[in-house]
Amino acid sequence: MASLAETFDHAPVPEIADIVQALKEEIIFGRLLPRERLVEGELSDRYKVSRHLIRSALTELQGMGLVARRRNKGAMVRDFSVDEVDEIYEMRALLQREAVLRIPWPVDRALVRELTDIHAKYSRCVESGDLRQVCNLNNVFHFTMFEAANNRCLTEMIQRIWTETLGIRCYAIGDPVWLRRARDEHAAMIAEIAEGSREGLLRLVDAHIWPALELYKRAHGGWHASEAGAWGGAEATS
Amino acid sequence: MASLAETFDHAPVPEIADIVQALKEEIIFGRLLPRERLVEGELSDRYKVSRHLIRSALTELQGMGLVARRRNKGAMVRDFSVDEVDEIYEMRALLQREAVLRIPWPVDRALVRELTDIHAKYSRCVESGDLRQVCNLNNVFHFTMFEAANNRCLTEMIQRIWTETLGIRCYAIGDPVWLRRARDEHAAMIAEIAEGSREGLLRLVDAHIWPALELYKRAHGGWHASEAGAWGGAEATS
DNA sequence: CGCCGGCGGATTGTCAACAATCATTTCGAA
DNA sequence: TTCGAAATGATTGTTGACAATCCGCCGGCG
Repeated sequence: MASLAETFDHAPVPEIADIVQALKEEIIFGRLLPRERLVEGELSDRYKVSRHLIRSALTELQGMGLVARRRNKGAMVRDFSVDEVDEIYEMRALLQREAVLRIPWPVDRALVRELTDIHAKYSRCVESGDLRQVCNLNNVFHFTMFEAANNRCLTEMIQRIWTETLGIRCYAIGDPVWLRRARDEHAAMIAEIAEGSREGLLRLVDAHIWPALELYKRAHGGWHASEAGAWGGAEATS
Repeated sequence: MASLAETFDHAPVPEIADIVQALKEEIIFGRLLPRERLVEGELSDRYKVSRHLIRSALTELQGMGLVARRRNKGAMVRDFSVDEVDEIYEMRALLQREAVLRIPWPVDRALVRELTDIHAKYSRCVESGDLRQVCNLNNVFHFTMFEAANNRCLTEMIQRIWTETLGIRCYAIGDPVWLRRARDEHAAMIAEIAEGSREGLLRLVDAHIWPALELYKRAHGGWHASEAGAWGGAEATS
C-alpha cells in the first residue's frame, strides 16, 4: 500500500473526488452542520459542476456514512443521537484496542522514526494554526500506527468509523485546548511505543478518543437529534 | 427498528433494489463467480431495464463491497486473496465474539422463543431444499442474535462483513453436508442460550464460521486471486 | 372553525443520445 | 518475422431535457 496521504487524499474520479473532499472539509470544519440539507441544485451552482457529479459525490458520501438520503427528499449531513454516538465510540475503542494488540512488539524502529517524523510536522502545523494540515496529519499519524497491525479489514473498519465521526470530532478540531492536549498525547504514545509497554500504549490510545466525544455531547447539550427529527438513522436509501 | 426481514429484503428504491437483490443472489448461488465481469449493457438487456438503473445498482453493490470497479473498465464481482479472507475472517470472529459478550445474560426468554421459531422454519427449508429461504433465514437467525447485543454500530459492521463475504460463503450454501452441520450448530446455540453458559455460546459461534472459509480455500486451491489479476483490492473507484 | 382535496413550486429521479476512454487488432516498415 | 502505431469495436462516463414525487398552500365544503 502506498503512502497514507493517498488513503485520505485519494481521488477515485478526477472531478467527483474534489467535490467529496470539499464537502468533507465543510463538514469537519463546521461550515456544514449535522441535519443540514444538501440540495443538488445549490451545490451544482456553488461548485460550478453538473448536477450529475454532485449526485455521484453525494452517493459516495452516503456510502461513507457522512450523509443520509431519503428518496425524493434529498440529502442531509448525517447526525447521530446521543445513544448512537455512544455505541459508535464503544466500537471505535474496541477496534483501536484490537489494532494496538496486533502491532508486533517490540515495535519496528523504522515505524518509530516515521511516527516521530509525522508528529514533528503535526506539531508545527498546530503551532502555525494550519487546521487542514493538522487534520490530515492527525489521520496519517493514527493510521500509520493502525496499519502496523497488519490487517487491512481492521484498518478499513477503523477508517470507516473515523470518517463517519467527522461530524462529531469537528467540535474538537477547532478547540486549541484540545489540540494541544492531543499533541501531547501523541508524543506520549510515541514514547510508549519506543520504549514503553503495550499496556501503556493501550491506555493512551483508549483515553485519547473520549475528550472529543465529551465536547460533542456538551455542544449538543443532551439534545437527542434523531429522535426529534424525521430522518431516522439507518434508513439509508440509494 | 422493524423486523429483521426488512434488513435483508429491504428495498431502497423500487427498481434498483430488485436488481441489487437479483445480482446478490446470482453471486451467492454461484452463478456469478468472483472476478466475473459485469457489463452494463449485458445486464440492462438481461433484466430489461435501462442502463442507468444498472449503473445505480452496481454503485450500490460497490458500496456494499460486493463488486469492484475501475474507471472506464467496468465492474466485476469482487474477489479476495487468501490473505485477505484470512484477515476478514479474523475480524468477523472478533466482532461476533464481541456481540455475544454484549448479550445480556441470562438471555431473555422471548428471544429464545424467537430464535427457536426461526430455526424451525430454517430446518424446514433445509429439508425442502429451498436454498433462497435457507439463506435468508440464516441471516435472520444470526442477526436476531447479534441485535440482542444492543449496539447498532456493531450490528452494522457484522452485517457489512456478512455481505462482503457472500462470494466466499457461496461455496458452503450449496453443500448439503455443510447445511446440515450448520443446522445442528444453530440448534446447539439455542440450547446454550436457553440453559447453557455464555462461554459455550462463544465457542459455538466462533467455531461456526470457519468451515465455510475452509470450503472456499479448498475451492480456490491456494490460488492467490488478487495477486495474479490486474485489479488490486482496495482501489475502489466511483 | 376545521378539515379534506387539489394546485403549484421546488427538488429529485430517469432517460436516451452523445462523448470519452480503453483494449485489441491490423497494417506497414525495418 | 517483429515491432510499433494508428484504426476499430466495445464499454463506460457525461450531458441536458424531461418525468415523477413531495411539500406547503389555498379554497371549498361540512
